[in-house]
Amino acid sequence: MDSSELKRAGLKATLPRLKILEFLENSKVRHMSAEDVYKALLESGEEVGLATVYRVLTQFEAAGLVVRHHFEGGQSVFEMEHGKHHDHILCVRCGKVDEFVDDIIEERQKKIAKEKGYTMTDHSLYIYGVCSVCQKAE
Amino acid sequence: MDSSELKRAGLKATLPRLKILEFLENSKVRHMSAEDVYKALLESGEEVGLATVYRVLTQFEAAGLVVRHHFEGGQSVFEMEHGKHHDHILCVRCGKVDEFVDDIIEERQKKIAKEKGYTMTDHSLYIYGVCSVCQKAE
DNA sequence: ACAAAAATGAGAAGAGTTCTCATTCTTATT
DNA sequence: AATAAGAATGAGAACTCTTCTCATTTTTGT
Ligand SMILES: [Mn+2]
Ligand SMILES: [Mn+2]
Ligand SMILES: [Zn+2]
Ligand SMILES: [Zn+2]
Repeated sequence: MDSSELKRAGLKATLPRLKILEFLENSKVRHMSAEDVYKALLESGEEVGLATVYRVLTQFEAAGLVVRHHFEGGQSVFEMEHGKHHDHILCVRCGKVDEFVDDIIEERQKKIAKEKGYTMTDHSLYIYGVCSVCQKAE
Repeated sequence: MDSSELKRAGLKATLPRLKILEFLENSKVRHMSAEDVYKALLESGEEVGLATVYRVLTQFEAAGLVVRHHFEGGQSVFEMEHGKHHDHILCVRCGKVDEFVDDIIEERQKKIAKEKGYTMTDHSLYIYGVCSVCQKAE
């Protein structure tokens, strides 16, 4: 277990935090709700309270280790931060999530904010649709 | 009270629906949560149950009379549909909401969806920032 | 006016998330 | 390695937003 990442983030290297961080790093699924993380840990025999999962994910977010998204449908979804900002396109049938970056959109957003007199702090863009697999399945 | 709009939407012209529709049409605030609508009606002496407000707004949405948005911060927000699609820029300090349309962004989104193999059904774009008033207020 | 069908509203219930606080763990210090 | 002080944990309560249930009321076609 590598606690340096937590230390660097100013967080004590507790067992729950290490388990959650390790899980997020090794999971092949990139976008997960708190509940997803909680259940996955349970299934792999790791006991971490749900409240702790929520708390730790929020701390990770504050520390810049993970990013939180608000996909349609209630739950917050988290993913490991990996430097490059990106937006998301989601399948409304199967829940698949793809990522993209579009510099033209990014630029336009800044322009719009400026035009409207805002200092932009953040933005969120989600495209919803039916993925190629689900289109065929129909 | 003009019940024709409801009839056209395939909804019976009930008193609660008329009151809610009239309120939405005459309100100077364009973006309101169910709770906002409920409270405003109460204050103007109109008795409509909160469950009914939620139900009716959802029906209005299905009928295309209103559009629902998911601004950051939990509650759904509704606004009267007025034909032109638009996106939103919000002040994180005072909650001000501005609207904008950007054809380049709209086009780019379609392009991205196509590239990723998706049939786009919808999209949501929110820009967050500090409005000019709040910037001065520091 | 009447009956049948639909809508309402009060409160219960549900989903997701945060809070409380007694217990346990971490870390710095002996 | 033992200790002490502070921080973190976790079980369950609580909270917020929203939907559901169902007895009662309203609407609408005849
Ligand atoms: Mn992502
Ligand atoms: Mn709007
Ligand atoms: Zn799909
Ligand atoms: Zn402002």
